[in-house]
Amino acid sequence: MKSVLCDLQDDEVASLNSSKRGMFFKKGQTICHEDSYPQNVYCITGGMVKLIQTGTDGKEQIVHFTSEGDTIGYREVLGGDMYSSSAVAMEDSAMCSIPRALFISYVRKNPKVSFKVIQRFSKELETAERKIISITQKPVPERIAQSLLLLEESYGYEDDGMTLNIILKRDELASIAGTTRETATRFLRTFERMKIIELTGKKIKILDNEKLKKSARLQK
Amino acid sequence: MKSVLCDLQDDEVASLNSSKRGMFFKKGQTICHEDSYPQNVYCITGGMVKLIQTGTDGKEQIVHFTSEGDTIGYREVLGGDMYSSSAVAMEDSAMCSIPRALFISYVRKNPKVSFKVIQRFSKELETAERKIISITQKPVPERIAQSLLLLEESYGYEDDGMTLNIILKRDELASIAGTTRETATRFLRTFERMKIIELTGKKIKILDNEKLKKSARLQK
DNA sequence: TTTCTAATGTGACCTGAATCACGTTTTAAA
DNA sequence: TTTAAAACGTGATTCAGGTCACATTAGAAA
Repeated sequence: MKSVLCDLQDDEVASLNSSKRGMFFKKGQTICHEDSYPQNVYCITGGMVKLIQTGTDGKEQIVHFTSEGDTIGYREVLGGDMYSSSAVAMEDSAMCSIPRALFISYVRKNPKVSFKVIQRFSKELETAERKIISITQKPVPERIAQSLLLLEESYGYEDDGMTLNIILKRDELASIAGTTRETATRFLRTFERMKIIELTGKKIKILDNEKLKKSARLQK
Repeated sequence: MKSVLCDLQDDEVASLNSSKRGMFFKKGQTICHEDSYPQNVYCITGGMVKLIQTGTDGKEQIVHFTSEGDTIGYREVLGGDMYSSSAVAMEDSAMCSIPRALFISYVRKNPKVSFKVIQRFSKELETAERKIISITQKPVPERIAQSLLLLEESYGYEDDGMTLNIILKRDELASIAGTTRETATRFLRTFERMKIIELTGKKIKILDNEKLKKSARLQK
Protein backbone atom coordinates (compact mmCIF):
# COMPACT_ATOMS: atom_id res chain seq x y z
CA MET A 1 0.00 0.00 0.00
CA LYS A 2 1.48 3.28 -1.07
CA SER A 3 -0.32 6.41 0.16
CA VAL A 4 -0.32 7.85 3.60
CA LEU A 5 -0.15 4.66 5.55
CA CYS A 6 3.11 3.33 4.19
CA ASP A 7 5.07 4.38 7.25
CA LEU A 8 3.29 2.25 9.79
CA GLN A 9 5.22 0.10 12.19
CA ASP A 10 5.25 -3.66 11.83
CA ASP A 11 2.74 -4.47 14.53
CA GLU A 12 0.42 -1.84 13.15
CA VAL A 13 0.65 -3.26 9.68
CA ALA A 14 -0.37 -6.57 11.16
CA SER A 15 -3.36 -5.13 12.96
CA LEU A 16 -4.30 -3.21 9.85
CA ASN A 17 -4.21 -6.32 7.75
CA SER A 18 -6.54 -8.10 10.10
CA SER A 19 -8.98 -5.17 10.34
CA LYS A 20 -9.17 -4.08 6.77
CA ARG A 21 -11.78 -5.56 4.54
CA GLY A 22 -11.62 -6.03 0.80
CA MET A 23 -14.52 -4.74 -1.26
CA PHE A 24 -15.52 -4.66 -4.84
CA PHE A 25 -17.72 -2.16 -6.69
CA LYS A 26 -19.19 -2.39 -10.14
CA LYS A 27 -19.04 0.50 -12.57
CA GLY A 28 -21.54 3.15 -11.55
CA GLN A 29 -21.93 1.92 -7.97
CA THR A 30 -21.65 4.36 -5.12
CA ILE A 31 -19.02 3.65 -2.52
CA CYS A 32 -20.12 6.28 -0.08
CA HIS A 33 -22.73 9.01 -0.01
CA GLU A 34 -22.29 12.70 0.37
CA ASP A 35 -23.51 13.92 3.76
CA SER A 36 -23.39 10.53 5.42
CA TYR A 37 -21.19 9.87 8.40
CA PRO A 38 -17.92 8.20 7.43
CA GLN A 39 -17.44 4.81 9.04
CA ASN A 40 -14.45 3.90 6.96
CA VAL A 41 -11.56 5.12 4.96
CA TYR A 42 -11.18 3.39 1.61
CA CYS A 43 -7.94 2.58 -0.13
CA ILE A 44 -8.37 1.93 -3.80
CA THR A 45 -6.53 -1.17 -4.92
CA GLY A 46 -7.80 -1.15 -8.46
CA GLY A 47 -10.04 0.72 -10.84
CA MET A 48 -11.04 4.34 -10.84
CA VAL A 49 -13.35 6.36 -8.67
CA LYS A 50 -14.71 9.87 -9.00
CA LEU A 51 -15.64 12.07 -6.08
CA ILE A 52 -18.63 14.21 -6.84
CA GLN A 53 -20.58 16.88 -5.06
CA THR A 54 -24.13 17.70 -5.85
CA GLY A 55 -24.75 21.37 -6.45
CA THR A 56 -27.81 23.44 -5.69
CA ASP A 57 -29.87 22.17 -8.58
CA GLY A 58 -28.68 18.60 -8.42
CA LYS A 59 -25.98 19.12 -11.00
CA GLU A 60 -22.97 17.04 -10.20
CA GLN A 61 -19.56 18.57 -9.91
CA ILE A 62 -16.47 16.43 -9.98
CA VAL A 63 -14.17 17.22 -7.12
CA HIS A 64 -11.48 14.64 -7.67
CA PHE A 65 -10.53 11.54 -9.52
CA THR A 66 -8.93 8.79 -7.56
CA SER A 67 -7.34 5.61 -8.68
CA GLU A 68 -5.13 2.82 -7.40
CA GLY A 69 -3.18 3.86 -4.34
CA ASP A 70 -5.42 6.78 -3.47
CA THR A 71 -7.40 7.01 -0.29
CA ILE A 72 -11.01 8.12 -0.02
CA GLY A 73 -12.61 9.74 2.98
CA TYR A 74 -9.57 10.44 5.08
CA ARG A 75 -10.14 14.16 4.90
CA GLU A 76 -13.58 13.76 6.40
CA VAL A 77 -12.49 11.19 8.97
CA LEU A 78 -9.63 13.32 10.19
CA GLY A 79 -11.67 16.48 10.22
CA GLY A 80 -14.58 14.79 11.96
CA ASP A 81 -16.97 15.75 9.20
CA MET A 82 -19.64 14.13 7.09
CA TYR A 83 -18.53 12.96 3.70
CA SER A 84 -18.42 16.11 1.64
CA SER A 85 -18.68 14.21 -1.59
CA SER A 86 -19.99 10.94 -2.92
CA ALA A 87 -17.60 8.39 -4.36
CA VAL A 88 -18.74 6.62 -7.49
CA ALA A 89 -16.88 3.87 -9.32
CA MET A 90 -16.16 4.92 -12.89
CA GLU A 91 -15.16 1.38 -13.76
CA ASP A 92 -15.19 -1.88 -11.86
CA SER A 93 -13.08 -1.09 -8.84
CA ALA A 94 -11.56 -2.81 -5.86
CA MET A 95 -10.69 -1.30 -2.53
CA CYS A 96 -10.19 -2.11 1.08
CA SER A 97 -11.88 -0.36 3.93
CA ILE A 98 -10.26 0.64 7.18
CA PRO A 99 -12.45 1.45 10.16
CA ARG A 100 -12.56 5.08 11.01
CA ALA A 101 -11.24 4.88 14.54
CA LEU A 102 -8.37 2.67 13.56
CA PHE A 103 -7.30 5.02 10.81
CA ILE A 104 -7.37 7.96 13.17
CA SER A 105 -5.28 6.15 15.72
CA TYR A 106 -2.66 5.31 13.11
CA VAL A 107 -2.39 8.92 12.15
CA ARG A 108 -2.30 10.16 15.72
CA LYS A 109 0.30 7.72 16.87
CA ASN A 110 2.73 7.96 14.00
CA PRO A 111 4.45 11.27 13.52
CA LYS A 112 5.68 10.14 10.13
CA VAL A 113 2.18 9.34 9.03
CA SER A 114 0.88 12.60 10.43
CA PHE A 115 3.44 14.55 8.56
CA LYS A 116 2.65 12.75 5.36
CA VAL A 117 -0.99 13.63 5.79
CA ILE A 118 -0.06 17.23 6.41
CA GLN A 119 1.98 17.38 3.26
CA ARG A 120 -0.76 15.81 1.23
CA PHE A 121 -3.37 18.20 2.56
CA SER A 122 -1.05 21.04 1.82
CA LYS A 123 -0.78 20.00 -1.81
CA GLU A 124 -4.51 19.55 -2.08
CA LEU A 125 -5.12 22.97 -0.64
CA GLU A 126 -2.79 24.54 -3.10
CA THR A 127 -4.54 22.79 -5.96
CA ALA A 128 -7.93 23.88 -4.70
CA GLU A 129 -6.85 27.49 -4.38
CA ARG A 130 -5.41 27.48 -7.83
CA LYS A 131 -8.61 26.05 -9.15
CA ILE A 132 -10.61 28.84 -7.58
CA ILE A 133 -8.47 31.45 -9.28
CA SER A 134 -8.65 29.60 -12.54
CA ILE A 135 -12.40 29.31 -12.51
CA THR A 136 -13.02 32.91 -11.57
CA GLN A 137 -10.47 34.43 -13.86
CA LYS A 138 -9.90 32.23 -16.87
CA PRO A 139 -12.25 31.84 -19.81
CA VAL A 140 -13.55 28.38 -20.59
CA PRO A 141 -11.17 27.37 -23.39
CA GLU A 142 -8.18 28.00 -21.16
CA ARG A 143 -9.77 25.95 -18.41
CA ILE A 144 -10.35 23.09 -20.77
CA ALA A 145 -6.78 23.16 -21.95
CA GLN A 146 -5.69 23.23 -18.35
CA SER A 147 -7.90 20.28 -17.53
CA LEU A 148 -6.33 18.26 -20.28
CA LEU A 149 -2.90 19.06 -18.93
CA LEU A 150 -4.07 18.04 -15.49
CA LEU A 151 -5.25 14.71 -16.84
CA GLU A 152 -1.96 14.24 -18.61
CA GLU A 153 -0.12 14.86 -15.38
CA SER A 154 -2.32 12.52 -13.35
CA TYR A 155 -2.81 9.66 -15.76
CA GLY A 156 -0.13 9.96 -18.36
CA TYR A 157 -0.25 8.45 -21.80
CA GLU A 158 -1.01 5.15 -23.40
CA ASP A 159 1.76 3.26 -25.14
CA ASP A 160 1.72 5.56 -28.12
CA GLY A 161 2.89 8.38 -25.87
CA MET A 162 0.19 10.74 -27.06
CA THR A 163 -3.21 9.39 -26.10
CA LEU A 164 -4.40 10.28 -22.61
CA ASN A 165 -4.60 7.22 -20.45
CA ILE A 166 -8.04 7.95 -19.09
CA ILE A 167 -11.49 7.76 -20.56
CA LEU A 168 -14.01 10.40 -19.62
CA LYS A 169 -17.47 11.27 -20.68
CA ARG A 170 -17.91 14.76 -22.01
CA ASP A 171 -19.89 15.83 -18.97
CA GLU A 172 -17.13 14.59 -16.73
CA LEU A 173 -14.52 16.58 -18.54
CA ALA A 174 -16.90 19.53 -18.53
CA SER A 175 -17.31 19.21 -14.81
CA ILE A 176 -13.58 19.31 -14.22
CA ALA A 177 -13.27 22.43 -16.28
CA GLY A 178 -16.31 23.92 -14.63
CA THR A 179 -18.44 24.27 -17.71
CA THR A 180 -21.23 22.44 -19.54
CA ARG A 181 -21.15 19.39 -21.75
CA GLU A 182 -22.01 21.35 -24.88
CA THR A 183 -19.40 24.00 -24.33
CA ALA A 184 -16.75 21.42 -23.58
CA THR A 185 -17.56 19.63 -26.81
CA ARG A 186 -17.34 22.82 -28.76
CA PHE A 187 -13.92 23.83 -27.54
CA LEU A 188 -12.53 20.35 -27.83
CA ARG A 189 -13.59 20.55 -31.46
CA THR A 190 -11.91 23.91 -31.75
CA PHE A 191 -8.69 22.46 -30.40
CA GLU A 192 -9.03 19.63 -32.85
CA ARG A 193 -9.41 22.01 -35.76
CA MET A 194 -6.31 23.79 -34.51
CA LYS A 195 -4.45 20.46 -34.70
CA ILE A 196 -3.74 20.60 -30.99
CA ILE A 197 -5.60 17.43 -30.16
CA GLU A 198 -7.29 14.58 -31.94
CA LEU A 199 -10.53 12.98 -30.81
CA THR A 200 -11.43 9.40 -31.48
CA GLY A 201 -14.52 8.45 -29.55
CA LYS A 202 -13.71 9.31 -25.96
CA LYS A 203 -10.00 8.98 -26.51
CA ILE A 204 -8.05 12.19 -26.55
CA LYS A 205 -4.73 12.30 -28.31
CA ILE A 206 -2.54 15.29 -27.66
CA LEU A 207 -0.79 16.29 -30.86
CA ASP A 208 0.84 19.50 -29.82
CA ASN A 209 1.67 19.79 -26.18
CA GLU A 210 3.30 23.17 -26.60
CA LYS A 211 0.28 24.77 -28.16
CA LEU A 212 -1.92 23.20 -25.54
CA LYS A 213 0.15 24.77 -22.80
CA LYS A 214 -0.06 28.04 -24.58
CA SER A 215 -3.81 27.71 -24.75
CA ALA A 216 -3.90 27.16 -21.02
CA ARG A 217 -1.68 30.22 -20.54
CA LEU A 218 0.17 28.41 -17.86
CA GLN A 219 2.67 30.99 -16.80
CA LYS A 220 2.61 29.47 -13.40
CA MET B 1 -1.07 32.54 21.28
CA LYS B 2 -4.10 30.61 20.20
CA SER B 3 -3.86 28.77 16.87
CA VAL B 4 -1.93 25.67 16.07
CA LEU B 5 0.96 26.15 18.41
CA CYS B 6 -0.95 26.28 21.67
CA ASP B 7 -0.08 22.72 22.56
CA LEU B 8 3.65 23.11 22.75
CA GLN B 9 5.58 21.85 25.72
CA ASP B 10 7.08 24.24 28.22
CA ASP B 11 10.63 24.13 27.01
CA GLU B 12 9.44 24.62 23.49
CA VAL B 13 7.42 27.64 24.45
CA ALA B 14 10.57 29.05 25.94
CA SER B 15 12.61 28.44 22.82
CA LEU B 16 9.84 29.84 20.72
CA ASN B 17 9.70 33.00 22.74
CA SER B 18 13.38 33.57 22.26
CA SER B 19 13.32 32.88 18.53
CA LYS B 20 10.24 34.70 17.50
CA ARG B 21 10.47 38.28 16.43
CA GLY B 22 7.82 40.94 16.69
CA MET B 23 7.03 42.93 13.59
CA PHE B 24 4.77 45.75 12.60
CA PHE B 25 3.23 46.56 9.24
CA LYS B 26 1.45 49.67 8.12
CA LYS B 27 -1.79 49.52 6.22
CA GLY B 28 -1.14 48.49 2.65
CA GLN B 29 2.29 47.04 3.33
CA THR B 30 3.13 43.60 2.02
CA ILE B 31 4.20 41.03 4.58
CA CYS B 32 5.26 38.40 2.13
CA HIS B 33 5.25 38.02 -1.62
CA GLU B 34 3.58 35.40 -3.72
CA ASP B 35 6.11 33.01 -5.30
CA SER B 36 8.88 33.83 -2.88
CA TYR B 37 10.41 31.21 -0.66
CA PRO B 38 8.96 31.29 2.85
CA GLN B 39 11.53 31.95 5.52
CA ASN B 40 9.03 32.43 8.27
CA VAL B 41 5.61 31.68 9.54
CA TYR B 42 3.75 34.73 10.82
CA CYS B 43 1.32 34.83 13.70
CA ILE B 44 -0.91 37.84 13.64
CA THR B 45 -1.12 39.51 17.02
CA GLY B 46 -3.20 42.45 15.90
CA GLY B 47 -4.81 44.00 12.88
CA MET B 48 -6.08 42.37 9.74
CA VAL B 49 -4.34 40.85 6.76
CA LYS B 50 -5.60 39.69 3.42
CA LEU B 51 -4.05 36.92 1.39
CA ILE B 52 -4.23 37.59 -2.30
CA GLN B 53 -3.27 35.79 -5.44
CA THR B 54 -2.58 37.52 -8.67
CA GLY B 55 -4.48 36.07 -11.59
CA THR B 56 -3.48 35.83 -15.23
CA ASP B 57 -4.06 39.47 -16.04
CA GLY B 58 -2.82 40.87 -12.77
CA LYS B 59 -6.27 41.01 -11.23
CA GLU B 60 -6.08 40.26 -7.57
CA GLN B 61 -8.16 37.56 -6.02
CA ILE B 62 -8.63 37.37 -2.30
CA VAL B 63 -7.94 33.93 -0.98
CA HIS B 64 -8.38 34.52 2.74
CA PHE B 65 -8.75 37.08 5.41
CA THR B 66 -6.72 36.62 8.51
CA SER B 67 -6.78 38.44 11.77
CA GLU B 68 -5.52 38.18 15.31
CA GLY B 69 -4.64 34.63 16.21
CA ASP B 70 -4.33 33.42 12.65
CA THR B 71 -1.16 32.11 11.15
CA ILE B 72 0.21 32.99 7.75
CA GLY B 73 2.42 30.83 5.61
CA TYR B 74 2.25 27.58 7.52
CA ARG B 75 0.60 25.80 4.63
CA GLU B 76 3.49 26.67 2.38
CA VAL B 77 6.15 25.96 5.00
CA LEU B 78 4.71 22.55 5.79
CA GLY B 79 4.17 21.66 2.18
CA GLY B 80 7.63 22.86 1.19
CA ASP B 81 6.24 25.28 -1.35
CA MET B 82 6.69 28.86 -2.38
CA TYR B 83 4.18 31.27 -0.92
CA SER B 84 1.11 30.76 -3.01
CA SER B 85 -0.29 34.13 -2.09
CA SER B 86 0.89 37.54 -0.96
CA ALA B 87 -0.09 38.82 2.44
CA VAL B 88 -1.06 42.47 2.62
CA ALA B 89 -1.98 44.39 5.75
CA MET B 90 -5.49 45.82 5.45
CA GLU B 91 -4.92 47.96 8.49
CA ASP B 92 -1.93 48.60 10.70
CA SER B 93 -1.04 45.14 11.90
CA ALA B 94 1.31 43.45 14.31
CA MET B 95 2.66 39.96 14.11
CA CYS B 96 5.51 37.80 15.18
CA SER B 97 7.58 35.69 12.87
CA ILE B 98 8.80 32.19 13.57
CA PRO B 99 11.65 30.78 11.53
CA ARG B 100 10.59 28.18 9.07
CA ALA B 101 12.71 25.30 10.36
CA LEU B 102 11.70 25.90 13.93
CA PHE B 103 8.04 25.83 13.05
CA ILE B 104 8.42 22.60 11.14
CA SER B 105 10.21 20.98 14.03
CA TYR B 106 7.44 21.96 16.43
CA VAL B 107 4.88 20.38 14.21
CA ARG B 108 6.92 17.26 13.60
CA LYS B 109 7.73 16.68 17.22
CA ASN B 110 4.35 17.28 18.75
CA PRO B 111 1.62 14.86 17.83
CA LYS B 112 -0.94 17.19 19.33
CA VAL B 113 0.24 20.05 17.21
CA SER B 114 0.36 17.84 14.14
CA PHE B 115 -3.17 16.74 14.67
CA LYS B 116 -4.36 20.26 15.12
CA VAL B 117 -2.74 21.20 11.85
CA ILE B 118 -4.42 18.26 10.19
CA GLN B 119 -7.79 19.29 11.47
CA ARG B 120 -7.30 22.83 10.37
CA PHE B 121 -6.21 21.81 6.90
CA SER B 122 -9.19 19.56 6.73
CA LYS B 123 -11.54 22.44 7.43
CA GLU B 124 -9.79 24.65 4.94
CA LEU B 125 -10.04 22.01 2.28
CA GLU B 126 -13.71 21.63 2.87
CA THR B 127 -14.22 25.36 2.59
CA ALA B 128 -12.21 25.51 -0.60
CA GLU B 129 -14.17 22.69 -2.19
CA ARG B 130 -17.42 24.29 -1.26
CA LYS B 131 -16.26 27.52 -2.76
CA ILE B 132 -15.46 25.83 -6.04
CA ILE B 133 -18.97 24.42 -6.23
CA SER B 134 -20.42 27.74 -5.29
CA ILE B 135 -18.52 29.67 -7.90
CA THR B 136 -19.24 27.27 -10.72
CA GLN B 137 -22.88 26.71 -9.91
CA LYS B 138 -24.33 29.72 -8.17
CA PRO B 139 -25.22 32.99 -9.80
CA VAL B 140 -23.57 36.14 -8.53
CA PRO B 141 -26.28 37.45 -6.19
CA GLU B 142 -26.31 34.19 -4.27
CA ARG B 143 -22.57 34.29 -4.00
CA ILE B 144 -22.69 37.80 -2.64
CA ALA B 145 -25.27 36.82 -0.05
CA GLN B 146 -23.11 33.89 0.87
CA SER B 147 -20.07 36.09 1.19
CA LEU B 148 -21.91 38.35 3.60
CA LEU B 149 -22.86 35.35 5.69
CA LEU B 150 -19.26 34.22 5.64
CA LEU B 151 -18.15 37.60 6.92
CA GLU B 152 -20.77 37.47 9.61
CA GLU B 153 -19.48 34.09 10.71
CA SER B 154 -15.86 35.14 10.71
CA TYR B 155 -16.07 38.62 12.15
CA GLY B 156 -19.42 38.90 13.85
CA TYR B 157 -21.21 42.11 14.60
CA GLU B 158 -20.47 45.44 16.16
CA ASP B 159 -22.16 46.35 19.42
CA ASP B 160 -25.48 47.02 17.71
CA GLY B 161 -25.67 43.34 16.80
CA MET B 162 -26.43 44.08 13.18
CA THR B 163 -23.48 45.83 11.59
CA LEU B 164 -20.75 43.57 10.27
CA ASN B 165 -17.58 44.00 12.23
CA ILE B 166 -15.33 44.31 9.23
CA ILE B 167 -14.72 47.03 6.71
CA LEU B 168 -14.11 46.08 3.14
CA LYS B 169 -13.69 47.93 -0.08
CA ARG B 170 -16.15 47.04 -2.78
CA ASP B 171 -13.45 45.33 -4.84
CA GLU B 172 -12.50 43.24 -1.87
CA LEU B 173 -16.01 42.05 -1.32
CA ALA B 174 -16.30 41.48 -5.05
CA SER B 175 -13.17 39.38 -5.00
CA ILE B 176 -14.51 37.16 -2.25
CA ALA B 177 -17.69 36.58 -4.17
CA GLY B 178 -15.75 36.07 -7.36
CA THR B 179 -17.20 38.94 -9.32
CA THR B 180 -16.40 42.53 -10.25
CA ARG B 181 -16.67 45.72 -8.27
CA GLU B 182 -19.53 47.06 -10.34
CA THR B 183 -21.58 43.92 -10.13
CA ALA B 184 -21.03 43.65 -6.40
CA THR B 185 -22.23 47.22 -5.97
CA ARG B 186 -25.30 46.56 -8.02
CA PHE B 187 -26.45 43.53 -6.08
CA LEU B 188 -25.67 45.07 -2.73
CA ARG B 189 -27.97 47.88 -3.81
CA THR B 190 -30.57 45.33 -4.79
CA PHE B 191 -30.37 43.74 -1.37
CA GLU B 192 -30.70 47.16 0.15
CA ARG B 193 -33.83 47.89 -1.82
CA MET B 194 -35.19 44.56 -0.63
CA LYS B 195 -34.60 45.72 2.96
CA ILE B 196 -32.21 42.84 3.54
CA ILE B 197 -29.22 45.01 4.30
CA GLU B 198 -28.42 48.65 4.84
CA LEU B 199 -25.31 50.35 3.53
CA THR B 200 -23.68 53.30 5.20
CA GLY B 201 -20.35 54.03 3.63
CA LYS B 202 -18.45 50.78 3.79
CA LYS B 203 -20.44 49.56 6.77
CA ILE B 204 -22.90 46.81 6.09
CA LYS B 205 -25.83 46.33 8.41
CA ILE B 206 -27.77 43.13 8.11
CA LEU B 207 -31.44 43.85 8.61
CA ASP B 208 -32.95 40.52 7.74
CA ASN B 209 -30.75 37.55 8.33
CA GLU B 210 -33.41 35.10 7.27
CA LYS B 211 -33.96 36.66 3.90
CA LEU B 212 -30.23 36.86 3.41
CA LYS B 213 -29.88 33.17 4.03
CA LYS B 214 -32.67 32.53 1.61
CA SER B 215 -30.89 34.63 -0.96
CA ALA B 216 -27.81 32.53 -0.51
CA ARG B 217 -29.95 29.41 -0.86
CA LEU B 218 -27.95 27.80 1.83
CA GLN B 219 -29.56 24.40 2.01
CA LYS B 220 -26.27 23.05 3.12
C1' DT C 1 -28.77 -9.15 -34.37
C1' DT C 2 -32.08 -5.98 -33.03
C1' DT C 3 -33.67 -2.58 -29.88
C1' DC C 4 -33.48 0.76 -26.56
C1' DT C 5 -31.09 4.08 -23.99
C1' DA C 6 -27.40 6.91 -22.96
C1' DA C 7 -23.99 9.85 -24.79
C1' DT C 8 -22.60 13.14 -28.20
C1' DG C 9 -22.37 17.07 -31.79
C1' DT C 10 -24.20 21.27 -33.39
C1' DG C 11 -26.97 25.16 -34.58
C1' DA C 12 -30.06 28.95 -32.79
C1' DC C 13 -31.07 31.69 -29.15
C1' DC C 14 -30.85 34.10 -24.80
C1' DT C 15 -29.09 36.13 -20.75
C1' DG C 16 -26.11 37.08 -16.74
C1' DA C 17 -22.61 39.53 -15.81
C1' DA C 18 -18.32 41.71 -17.55
C1' DT C 19 -16.67 45.84 -19.60
C1' DC C 20 -16.72 50.66 -20.63
C1' DA C 21 -17.37 55.30 -19.56
C1' DC C 22 -18.06 58.92 -16.58
C1' DG C 23 -19.94 61.67 -12.84
C1' DT C 24 -19.79 61.74 -7.71
C1' DT C 25 -18.07 60.90 -3.18
C1' DT C 26 -14.71 59.70 0.07
C1' DT C 27 -10.14 59.51 1.76
C1' DA C 28 -5.50 60.71 2.20
C1' DA C 29 -1.85 63.83 1.50
C1' DA C 30 0.22 68.26 1.16
C1' DT D 1 -8.20 73.50 4.19
C1' DT D 2 -7.17 72.54 -0.31
C1' DT D 3 -6.04 69.32 -3.63
C1' DA D 4 -5.05 65.09 -5.64
C1' DA D 5 -6.04 60.38 -5.79
C1' DA D 6 -8.64 56.56 -4.72
C1' DA D 7 -13.01 54.46 -4.23
C1' DC D 8 -17.76 54.27 -5.51
C1' DG D 9 -22.43 54.23 -8.13
C1' DT D 10 -24.76 53.74 -12.27
C1' DG D 11 -26.29 53.67 -17.01
C1' DA D 12 -25.27 51.75 -21.71
C1' DT D 13 -23.27 48.23 -24.28
C1' DT D 14 -21.28 43.85 -25.36
C1' DC D 15 -20.40 39.07 -25.42
C1' DA D 16 -18.98 34.57 -23.47
C1' DG D 17 -21.02 30.89 -22.58
C1' DG D 18 -25.29 28.70 -20.80
C1' DT D 19 -29.73 26.79 -22.33
C1' DC D 20 -32.74 24.58 -25.62
C1' DA D 21 -33.84 21.57 -29.18
C1' DC D 22 -32.92 18.01 -32.03
C1' DA D 23 -30.32 15.00 -35.11
C1' DT D 24 -26.60 11.38 -34.80
C1' DT D 25 -23.93 7.81 -32.83
C1' DA D 26 -22.31 4.55 -29.59
C1' DG D 27 -23.17 1.09 -26.09
C1' DA D 28 -25.70 -1.98 -23.43
C1' DA D 29 -29.25 -5.16 -22.96
C1' DA D 30 -32.36 -8.43 -24.63
